Amino acid sequence: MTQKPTESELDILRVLWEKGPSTVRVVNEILSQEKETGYTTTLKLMQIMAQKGIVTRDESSRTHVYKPAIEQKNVQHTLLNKLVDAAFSGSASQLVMQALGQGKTSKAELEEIKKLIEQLEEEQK
Amino acid sequence: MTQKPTESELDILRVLWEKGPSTVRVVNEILSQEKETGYTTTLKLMQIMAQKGIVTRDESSRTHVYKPAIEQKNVQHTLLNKLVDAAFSGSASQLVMQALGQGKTSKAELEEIKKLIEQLEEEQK
DNA sequence: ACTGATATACGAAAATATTCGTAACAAAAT
DNA sequence: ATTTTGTTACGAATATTTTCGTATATCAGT
Repeated sequence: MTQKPTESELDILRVLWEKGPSTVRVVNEILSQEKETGYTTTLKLMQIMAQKGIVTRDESSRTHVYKPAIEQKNVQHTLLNKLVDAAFSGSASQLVMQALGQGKTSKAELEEIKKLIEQLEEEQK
Repeated sequence: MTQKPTESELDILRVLWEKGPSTVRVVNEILSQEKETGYTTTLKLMQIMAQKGIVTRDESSRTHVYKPAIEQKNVQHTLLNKLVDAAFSGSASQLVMQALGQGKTSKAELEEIKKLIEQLEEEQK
């Protein structure tokens, strides 16, 4: 079972997923660009996450290096289901249509999604 | 601007959206089926929501009747964008593919989505 | 060896969200 | 009339999440 990270924890995970194993300093510098956040705040959060098992850390050098201990796919899966239930009354297709309707999806992406749908329809036969 | 309801607030909104204007008692009875929740807890939450302007209430009779003051579509929109940014690094198509990949979408729904995509592709020409 | 820069550890404050007990009151039942 | 039931109001206790100050340690440069 994948437990649900808090909002701040998710911010940190996002950086770790994208940049790979990183120090507190690096994570904090990236997050600082989006929102005001003190160094020790980020540090504390990452320590808590390590304790919870959401991340692991390499303590061999003085500056510890953190990496995610849960997969992005799993967290996406968990949060997606939660959102579908919480805001879309359980209807994934409603969510999908909302997401597509925002016009932020490129033609290439639309094509890709269409292919996926056709593939799914094949399987369901 | 649509502010973000908390998790418990969303539970209540979901009931109000589905059932229409309702009393605290009715909302609490429905929520009780999903999770343990005391009457005064639900009451207090709904009072807070009224104060925040998330719901309005009709106080003409002794038992107040609450109704949503924000639209489901708006909240869906807000939360969806937040999730896309927070967990999918901004890629809506990634989220869509995840959602579809869970196999919980019926053939009819898939067809409907495909139609939407084709329509969007037309517009983008 | 000393100094300055940079780390971690950690407790505790602050902010936010949730739960619940109790009082006060109105309506309905006896 | 009295009692029981159902309702709102509201303060306060809990729980959870986030922020930050301060102590301490380590390393690099001088």
